[in-house]
Amino acid sequence: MSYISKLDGKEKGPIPISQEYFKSAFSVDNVIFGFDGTDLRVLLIKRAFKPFLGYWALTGDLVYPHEDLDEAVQRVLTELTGLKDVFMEQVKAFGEVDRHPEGRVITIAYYSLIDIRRYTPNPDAAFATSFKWHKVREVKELAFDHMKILEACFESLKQKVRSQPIGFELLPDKFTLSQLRQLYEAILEQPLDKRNFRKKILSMNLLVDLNEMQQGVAHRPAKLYRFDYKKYKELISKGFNFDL
Amino acid sequence: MSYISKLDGKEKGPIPISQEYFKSAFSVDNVIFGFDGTDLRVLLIKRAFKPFLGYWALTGDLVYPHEDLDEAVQRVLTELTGLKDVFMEQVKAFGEVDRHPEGRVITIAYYSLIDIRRYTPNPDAAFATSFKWHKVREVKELAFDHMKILEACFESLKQKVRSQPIGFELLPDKFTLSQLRQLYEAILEQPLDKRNFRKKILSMNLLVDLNEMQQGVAHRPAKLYRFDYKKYKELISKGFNFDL
DNA sequence: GCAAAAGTGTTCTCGGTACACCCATGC
DNA sequence: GCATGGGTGTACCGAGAACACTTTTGC
Repeated sequence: MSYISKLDGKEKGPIPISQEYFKSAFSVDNVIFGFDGTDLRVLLIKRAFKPFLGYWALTGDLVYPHEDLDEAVQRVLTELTGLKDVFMEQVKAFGEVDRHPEGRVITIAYYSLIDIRRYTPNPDAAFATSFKWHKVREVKELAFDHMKILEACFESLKQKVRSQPIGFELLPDKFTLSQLRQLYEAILEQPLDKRNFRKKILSMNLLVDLNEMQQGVAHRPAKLYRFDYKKYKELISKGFNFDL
Repeated sequence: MSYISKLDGKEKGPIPISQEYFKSAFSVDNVIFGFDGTDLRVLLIKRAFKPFLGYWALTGDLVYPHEDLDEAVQRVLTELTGLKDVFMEQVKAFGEVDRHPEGRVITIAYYSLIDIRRYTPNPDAAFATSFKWHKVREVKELAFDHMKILEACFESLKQKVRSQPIGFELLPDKFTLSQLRQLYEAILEQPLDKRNFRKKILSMNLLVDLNEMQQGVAHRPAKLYRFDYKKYKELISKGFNFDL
């Protein structure tokens, strides 16, 4: 319990906080998920520097001294994609002593959900040689312990998407029920019955029928819906639980 | 994305990691839960030092430079209670810039579950003037942002206890079904039907009937059970899901 | 007209919930 | 013998799962 005595040690005499405690740093890493209509994808950067030069890695950065954790994640994301006010969720801290070859760096892992069509890569980003949306299940090797982080975030997303209406963050504002179902199938990695899925999601009364149709598809066009966030907030305040 | 360029900046010339990044530290805080047979309780310490002198606080410490996060939590817990191999679960990082008045300290919050009867306070612990098991719902004001941490951990426990058999960590090895039900009622903060609870928990076939009886109670004595961890591991490998 | 995906109802099963009385013990 | 909590069974209801055919469009 030396934390307390060292940080607050005035009563016990001048015991300065050991310098050693500050040869360490903390970072955030963010798993950026997108959905291409068929597969769940993750945005990775190819590292332009050592260590792990040429490896694919998650986006992340050290946390600035006067910056909250969420702010740091948002900053990195905006720098990379230009997007603001993106959905993000903190998942877990990774703090193994040797996880970073150059020093003690504890990282706080987040994931973000973005509409893949809104993403435009930032040509000024100099820290990587390239970006790419990888299919989540095809990612094999990543820099640092990023593979572990990716797995933890994917698992967390799988859980969360059943009990919170966060999947919509991955879709355009207007979407069809088939797109929504395919999204859930991709995240949950299991097929879902078309009729049962429609029945269940519509019975929540959280989708607004926009009276618009899909255009230019070589089959019967589908109705377009949007998710009613306002109504969702009303319902949860009355004890409603989203559940799929 | 200066993290990468600064930490790995050799290609870009000698850009040392700014000293500022290391005027910060990380700690762990641990919400220690126990169950007294009726109420869920949390072990708090009364601070013997500034800041927040005299305030109740969670147990915690700075993380040593060559220590993993889980190790730090275990170390603090063992120092305080003498217990080893205690169940613990990481919940969330708290990193607001001003959460600690003396510097930038990011803390990783954990909770632990212990059998309250096995707890014996460590008389050598000098960092606090006293310890006490507080009823979770009666805790009002804590040092730092510990109230927020307690709430997040309690919420996390509530969720987790339904889908993982972790409640047993709070009970003695041998317990009655009523004790188990009262534990769930305390954590979930709702009454549970006696018959339905028994039916459901017994139908999982995870409790071993020890053919022993409660002793010395002024009513019909109850059967004693223990939880079969070995069988649980077998079942989950076959796709079983604990659910209460 | 053919390929491709949209849209639509019913049946069955199983798990959740509600509910009341007798039993064994200590004092 | 009385107070206290232990232990037991059934009936009802609603949600989830399984399942096949017609419709609308582009080419």
